[in-house]
Amino acid sequence: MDRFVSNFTNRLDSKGRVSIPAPFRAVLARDGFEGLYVHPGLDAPALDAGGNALLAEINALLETLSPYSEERDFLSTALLGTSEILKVDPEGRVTFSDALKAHAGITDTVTFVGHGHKFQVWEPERFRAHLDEARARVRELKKNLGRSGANGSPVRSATSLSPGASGA
Amino acid sequence: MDRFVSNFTNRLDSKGRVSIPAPFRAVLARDGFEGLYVHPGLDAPALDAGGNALLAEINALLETLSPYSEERDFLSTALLGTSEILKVDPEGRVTFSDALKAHAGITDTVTFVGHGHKFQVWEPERFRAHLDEARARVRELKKNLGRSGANGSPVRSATSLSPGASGA
DNA sequence: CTTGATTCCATTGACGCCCAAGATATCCCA
DNA sequence: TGGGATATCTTGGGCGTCAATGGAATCAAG
Repeated sequence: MDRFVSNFTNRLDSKGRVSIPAPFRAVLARDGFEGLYVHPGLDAPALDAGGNALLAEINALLETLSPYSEERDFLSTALLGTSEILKVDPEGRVTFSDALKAHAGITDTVTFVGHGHKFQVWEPERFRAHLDEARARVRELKKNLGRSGANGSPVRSATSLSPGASGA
Repeated sequence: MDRFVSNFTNRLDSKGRVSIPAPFRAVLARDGFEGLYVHPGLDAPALDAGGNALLAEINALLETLSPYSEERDFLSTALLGTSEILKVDPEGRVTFSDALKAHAGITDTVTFVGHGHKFQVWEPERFRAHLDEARARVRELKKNLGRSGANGSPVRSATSLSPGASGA
């Protein structure tokens, strides 16, 4: 597989090292990026991490803004300016900087969360809360999709989100 | 036969392994996906499982949202973040993670329920209850349909609720 | 020389893979 | 049509491999 999926929780050892989940390492290896590209989440207390795919997305996003524009400068500062390229040791472990750990509230345990082309790093407790909210929001979203489905096509989307036909 | 139909109940062994029903395995093999893609149902205490067909549906849904949008993040968190790609052993068995089992209330027995392009995994008792309610609702729906005329879509629901009868 | 960082090595436990057997349904043939 | 042989499927268990983790050793830099 070439996408980050699922979530894993690992512990930091006394030196602050933590193993990148093996499935994620496999994706990174396939991606061909040396090391791990990481930046603090823009709005969430989490870290965004990945390889070339993530970099490409960030660049694409910046490209959409005119050069020298204020927005682009801000975005560039927030994304590129705070990014770090972490080294991965032979066992597949990385060490997050204090700045990164502070941003995500990480202490001795972290949860890696797959997001397709990238993955996030959360403090486990915070992730649980975030997941609860995400589920609630998606349920809302699904309802709306189901309603608009009467016009003909979006019905498929609604289908994918409704486990049981009735939702009961 | 390229769709998941009917339902089967199997037992977990002492290692937590359970056989995917042979007919479902055949569909998966035809689908060409390595392993089994699984994610917790958003509303129901059940698991959604499948192969490329299910994955494609989820990806298509995500594609409709712009990167870095809040909606996409939530959707990605709820779907990709909680999905797992389970390995299927040579005998056609899988092992559900604790998180998945907890979500569906699975202990030592599971019921696989065909839903066309995907299938669900339920704790047998809960499925019975779900089926009862689904049937009741369909009866309700039929009455209203007969009265007010067709609005178009709910028919699908009826199909997915009669495992053995229709699709086979 | 001291301190921090990186690499190497060892342990533990989980997971995947192999082989085996019981049970059931299917098919063939008398 | 009945009986037996056969194939398939589910379930059970043993074993090897790999991943996560902890600690020691080596290297670099101040």
